[in-house]
Amino acid sequence: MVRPTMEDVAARAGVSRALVSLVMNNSPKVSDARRAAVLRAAEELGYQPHVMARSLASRTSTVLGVMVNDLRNAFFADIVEELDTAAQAAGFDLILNTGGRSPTREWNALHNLLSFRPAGIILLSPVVPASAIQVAARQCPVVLVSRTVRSSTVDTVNDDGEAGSALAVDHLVGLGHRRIAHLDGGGAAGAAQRRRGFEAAMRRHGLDPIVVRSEHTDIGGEKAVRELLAAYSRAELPTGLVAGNDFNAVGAISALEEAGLRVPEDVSVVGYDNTSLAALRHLSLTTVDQPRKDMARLAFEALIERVRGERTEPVRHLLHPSLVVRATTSETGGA
Amino acid sequence: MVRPTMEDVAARAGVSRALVSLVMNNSPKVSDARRAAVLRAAEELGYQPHVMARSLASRTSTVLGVMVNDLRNAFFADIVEELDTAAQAAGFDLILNTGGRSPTREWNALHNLLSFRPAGIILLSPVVPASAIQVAARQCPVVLVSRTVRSSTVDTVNDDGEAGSALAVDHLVGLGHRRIAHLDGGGAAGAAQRRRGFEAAMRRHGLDPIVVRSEHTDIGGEKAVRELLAAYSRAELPTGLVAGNDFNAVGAISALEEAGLRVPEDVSVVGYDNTSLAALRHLSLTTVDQPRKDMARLAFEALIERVRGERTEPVRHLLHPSLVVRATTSETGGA
DNA sequence: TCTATTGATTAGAGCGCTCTAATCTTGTAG
DNA sequence: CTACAAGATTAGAGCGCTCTAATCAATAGA
Repeated sequence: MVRPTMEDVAARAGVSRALVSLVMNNSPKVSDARRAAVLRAAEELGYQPHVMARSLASRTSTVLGVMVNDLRNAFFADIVEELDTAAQAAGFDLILNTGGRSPTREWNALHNLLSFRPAGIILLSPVVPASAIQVAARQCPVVLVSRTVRSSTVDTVNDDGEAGSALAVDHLVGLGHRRIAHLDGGGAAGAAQRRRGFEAAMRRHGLDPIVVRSEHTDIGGEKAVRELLAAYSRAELPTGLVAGNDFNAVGAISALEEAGLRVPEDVSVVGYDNTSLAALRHLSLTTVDQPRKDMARLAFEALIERVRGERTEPVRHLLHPSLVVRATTSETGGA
Repeated sequence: MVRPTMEDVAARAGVSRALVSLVMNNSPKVSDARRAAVLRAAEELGYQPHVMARSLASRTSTVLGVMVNDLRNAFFADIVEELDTAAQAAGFDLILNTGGRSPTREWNALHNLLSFRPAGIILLSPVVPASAIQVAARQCPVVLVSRTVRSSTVDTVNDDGEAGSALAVDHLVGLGHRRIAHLDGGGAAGAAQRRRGFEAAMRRHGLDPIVVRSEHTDIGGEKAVRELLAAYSRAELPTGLVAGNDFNAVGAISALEEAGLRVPEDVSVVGYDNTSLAALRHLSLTTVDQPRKDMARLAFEALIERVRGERTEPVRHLLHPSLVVRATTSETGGA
């Protein structure tokens, strides 16, 4: 388990350590003969530069810290995959962490990332207080995804939740729906914007926004629908539902079907996030798509710009979501 | 962005760098007075040890490399989350990678991990050839999850796919089913064992195993069922389906319902993996559960044992899956 | 022939830390 | 008052690399 060092390669190639270093970094000022000799020696010994030693000596880092709110959430998993692709292409390595959705654990996780003196950090929907983010931002560039913060040293990438909800409302209104309810995501990331967008869009159409408190889970969706069923007569029941996210929508659909209501014939349902779940033919859920790939790419680019010192002004990316129409929405009174 | 070093702390506390080092490592041989002084100085400066420098100097590493086949797959996301929890508790940091399911890219990714001189590496369902794994294993302990390899220096953690399929078959047979088909996962990880287990279990019951070639996707499940519908008369159609995984099962259910068949009244369906999908009330899929948490924990433990040099013999964990009975299976001829 | 000049190579200090061995303090026994 | 543990502290080398400045070789110009 003992690996060769640069010194070993130098000895075998009959050159100095410095020359090996130059070769390893593709310096142009090395003669072809020496370069070949060094490369061969390295090959024979199975030598590979030690990233940490390199980082220490060069006072630069190729490490990017990533803290994920919850990897189990496919949304974040997608983003991380995308980040990894971008990082590999640019020669960076990801070190990954989760904070278990607890501020305290996230704070520790953030500290761990920081202790690597990473080139930069990306936080995916963090729950730590803004002050903690500030602390991190003083040590290296920080980019936030699905979370905003007022700080001139931190870049943010978010989808426009208000616009997303508006998309859903417009779609339903366009199909003739007038009584539309929103299943609010409570304290979940982005839930507040989605609700605001819903209410604003409804008013814009001269309609009365109905909001039911829920959660971003399928169980939450079921409960919310049961409440609606209890609160409204069949004739007055909302014919359109804008769920907080896809899971929530699935729960809502279950409860509706359980109550003998058909989707979309009796009630249309729109989800949010366009998770792989929504795409399943079995569900075929109409939903709002957050451009995850773009979000990841923009977050990465913003970070790299800061890392390279190409920019000091903060950027606030607000991406436009789009509606993916599938089979859970139709005109009022049936398809 | 310039962070204080141990030297700065030492100067401020009026002690030597070595003493600061001792304090940072909780050495018992430091007087309380000095310890307090150092801690205060560190606090005031916002000092945090530099992990890479520490790693280099101590010739030990707290880095664990993790290469994931596909983070988008909830199964791996769950495992990574679990690994992260275990790692944090044990004072290790995860550096994460993906190979995009391409042997070449995986090989590069593996190299990147190796260049950190990690304490150990965990590969989740890698597609690189065994020889590449051998190369890695010569440099640090390696644990494989959802992949086997014949090597005395590599530990493996797998679920017993044969037993899992047998569980599904036994369940269906117990419900009175005689005509049971398996939707084979093709080249996907673990698919071969699942098929073998299915065939063996069927023969054990004196039944004829029907195997349809499919994929671990919902589209694959739909196609496979359509083939079955085309190949068998309604009266001879299998009444039980053992799908390759949950997605596959969902696709199968869609196709069945599309054809006017009810699940489970007409056909019972069993999935595999117990993803969050299966648990959705809307689907309520009977499925085989791989003990992901245990798998992650065992993989981590195996790795740490090797890292600590507590064991040199290889371990081959083969975990027992369990059946989660939900609503997609019932007695033949309807519930 | 001697000196620039350019390009190739190397010596050596230093990145931030750990760790061994040496040194400095005390307290205690003789 | 000396001797000596035992505990507390520090000097200094070194981890594997980078990078600046110095050295060396070879060619060109005067």
